[in-house]
Amino acid sequence: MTAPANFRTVKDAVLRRISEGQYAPGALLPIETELAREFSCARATVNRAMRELAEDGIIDRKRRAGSRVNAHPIRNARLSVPLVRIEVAEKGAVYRYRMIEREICRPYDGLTARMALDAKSKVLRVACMHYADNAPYLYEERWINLDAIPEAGTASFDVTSPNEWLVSKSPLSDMNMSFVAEAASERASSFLEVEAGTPVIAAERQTWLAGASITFARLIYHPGYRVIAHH
Amino acid sequence: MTAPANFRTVKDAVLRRISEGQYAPGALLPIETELAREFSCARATVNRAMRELAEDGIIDRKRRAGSRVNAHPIRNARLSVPLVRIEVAEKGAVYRYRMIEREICRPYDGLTARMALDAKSKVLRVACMHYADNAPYLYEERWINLDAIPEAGTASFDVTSPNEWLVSKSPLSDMNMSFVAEAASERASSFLEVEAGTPVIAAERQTWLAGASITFARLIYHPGYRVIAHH
DNA sequence: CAGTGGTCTAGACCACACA
DNA sequence: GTGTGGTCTAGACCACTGC
Repeated sequence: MTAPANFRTVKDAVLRRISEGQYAPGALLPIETELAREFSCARATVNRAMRELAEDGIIDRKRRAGSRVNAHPIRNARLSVPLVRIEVAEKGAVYRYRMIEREICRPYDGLTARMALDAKSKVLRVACMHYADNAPYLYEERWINLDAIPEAGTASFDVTSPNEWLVSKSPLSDMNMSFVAEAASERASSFLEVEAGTPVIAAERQTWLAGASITFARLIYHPGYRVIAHH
Repeated sequence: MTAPANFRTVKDAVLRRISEGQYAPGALLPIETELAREFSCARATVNRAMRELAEDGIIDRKRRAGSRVNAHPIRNARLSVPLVRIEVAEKGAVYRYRMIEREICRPYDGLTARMALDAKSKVLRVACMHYADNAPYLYEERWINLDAIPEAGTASFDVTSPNEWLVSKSPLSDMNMSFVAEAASERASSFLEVEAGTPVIAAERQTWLAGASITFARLIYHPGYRVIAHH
């Protein structure tokens, strides 16, 4: 403890005390100035340590009320969501992309509600495949809101996947994402080269920009694909 | 811009410039002191803004080399992993837990490698069910390393689920987690009250404390369960 | 009202990576 | 060497909230 106390020292020390039971779940932690005195450092240093603990879901902080050890540790795992091309490359495989279908059409029934579209809106539907070492990796079906991104209507998506095109167009956007298990449809299974009905993971991703829904995608992964979360 | 510039102002401004293309993917951003001058704030303020952008995966920072807009935006989504009891309660349903089976045994073949156990180690195997409003929610099969947590050998797990018991025992631990789609086994499907072979999501969670493997769990969710990530 | 965390400042020194 | 980010400090003021 005689070593110079940086924010990581403080964070680790508090973590250790929590894991050893010295600070029990639900317990009130010392206030920042007290910890600063104990560790002989500035309050800002303690503040950063505690802020990170709060971000990690370990403690809960409230003004006036102080910091408490989270009684129900909601673990915040991280899910990294790279471009499929990068994801495949990171596995050391050769990536290949193939456009299957592209059409401008009206949104189907459920889509208008999901993407908050008019029934009169036009959307671009793109179906495509991603391969890793020539093995089917992912079948993608995507709808793009042409009211929000009219330029998409003229992009061919022959060479560049809609996802890559979209991130280059608007690199930042809100996203929500969910995963569900389902039986592979006739269509998806034929592209993934598996038997229809095989259990697969379907990822649904919806992207928003400034409150407007940009795109909705269903990604059907090849059986055996793992979604991996860290932390 | 005459408003007092706090770190959020700076962060949002840089975000806006990235999304508007003023700072293109791969481009070098101004150095901290320059941004501090532009926004009339301290460098520490800029630093916090930029640090958060880096944590969010938006930019990439290197000493001496400066900060660059990430060319391949790896979106970091967050996955909140609460206790099943809390997860069910948050959905407004009544939670119920039922212990099914509990035995002390030797690790099966794959488990020794996965948990880095001796073949002579003893593990506690617990099978249990979680219900939401009396509907099957999750079938759990778990192995606990008794060399690491010998007290688990005397816990009954009749009332408290192994997960809750473990987090109260050691609230902090490293975890890794993955999700895969599979056909429900005869056993899992009978507890989940679905037809065998139904596609389900299986979550595999492994927990480590100080380098030692504490527990490994396979959580088989009821069909239709969604893993939801935010960001 | 008073105590807690939230943030900003101005300055300083250090670590690292590239020239 | 030199320029960049990484961090710490001591002090200050503010915002929220429970008493």
